[in-house]
Amino acid sequence: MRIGELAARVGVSTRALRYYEQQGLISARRGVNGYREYDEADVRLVVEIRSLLASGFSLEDTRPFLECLRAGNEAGGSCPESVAVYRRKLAEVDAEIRALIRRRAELTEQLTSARPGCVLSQEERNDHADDGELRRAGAPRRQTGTGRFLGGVVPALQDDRPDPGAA
Amino acid sequence: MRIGELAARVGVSTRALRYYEQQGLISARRGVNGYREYDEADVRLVVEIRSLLASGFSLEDTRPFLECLRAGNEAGGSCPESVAVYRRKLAEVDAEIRALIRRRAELTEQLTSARPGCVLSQEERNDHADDGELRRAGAPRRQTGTGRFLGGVVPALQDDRPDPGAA
DNA sequence: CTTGACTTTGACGTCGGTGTCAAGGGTTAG
DNA sequence: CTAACCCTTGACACCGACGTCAAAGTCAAG
Repeated sequence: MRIGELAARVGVSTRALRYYEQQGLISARRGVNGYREYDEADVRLVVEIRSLLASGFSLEDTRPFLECLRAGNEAGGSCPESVAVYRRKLAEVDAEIRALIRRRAELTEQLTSARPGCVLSQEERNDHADDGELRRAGAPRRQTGTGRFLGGVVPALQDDRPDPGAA
Repeated sequence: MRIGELAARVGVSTRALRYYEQQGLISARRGVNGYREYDEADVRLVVEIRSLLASGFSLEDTRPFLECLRAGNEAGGSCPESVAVYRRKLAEVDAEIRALIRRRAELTEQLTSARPGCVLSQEERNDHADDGELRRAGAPRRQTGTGRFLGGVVPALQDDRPDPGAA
């Protein structure tokens, strides 16, 4: 199929497809007229790209997933390089969440000091006490395993196990 | 004082100061030689800008705070327009947090399906069950007021009270 | 007078993932 | 043949908050 059909099938612009190729993420054979020619494997690759982008990954992040698919794997995330990207992204998301929670606390603090009276709505009033709620969320004691959510400093990649299968 | 001194005092580049002026956020008298002249009130304004930027506000968001200061208020956030910005930002931050928590859940899900074995670290393993932990965080019953954190759909600006003092 | 530090305006670059336009060539139905 | 699409490459626009460079003016010290 040509670029227009691929774009229509995946739901992406032709501009995006050419950009992906320019970034070295996908490639295309060329017909005698110079037109790009794609097959079903390319559909799979582009679907993978869009799926990962929708999950917040950058285009660069998708690279190991695509290589993983090209290597014959059914899932792009089943290779150790992909898992490493998953882990890094997870740590990034955790860091963002913590930063936002701190910002939220700042905001409510500013808001209450700006408004001496009781003006905050129920949701706004919740300042979750320095994300302490998150750490002890749903568990009377810490260290129950599933109740920690975000660790104090989010090690996430620095646990005792030697991380089997990293690049 | 001139632009270099103001920049040094607040800890900002002269480029930034000219940009703020270009955006209509601050203004400066001009000396006979065309140089910008600032006073202490300008220092206060720029400090306010930097403070708000550091809190995640956009430059445009700082406008009502600066007007509030120029109107003679001690705090830039004490005017109703500023409070409205606070509230909007708070709602945005809440939305971002919820989006990130959803993304986090997606990530751990992908990670576990990619890795059939037990590879997740303690922090990674926590999927906080569709942010249910957040809703009931720290409270045995809901409706206790301080325990809700993020509402289901974050109304935040649509409570029963008629919001006294909005623009 | 010269040097050097400061100032002015103006304009381009950054980053990511495209949208959009331009100018041209290919292909197909009528 | 022509209209109407499809395709090609190339290049500018965008967003936000500036960084950086250029060319030129100002001013104080030596």
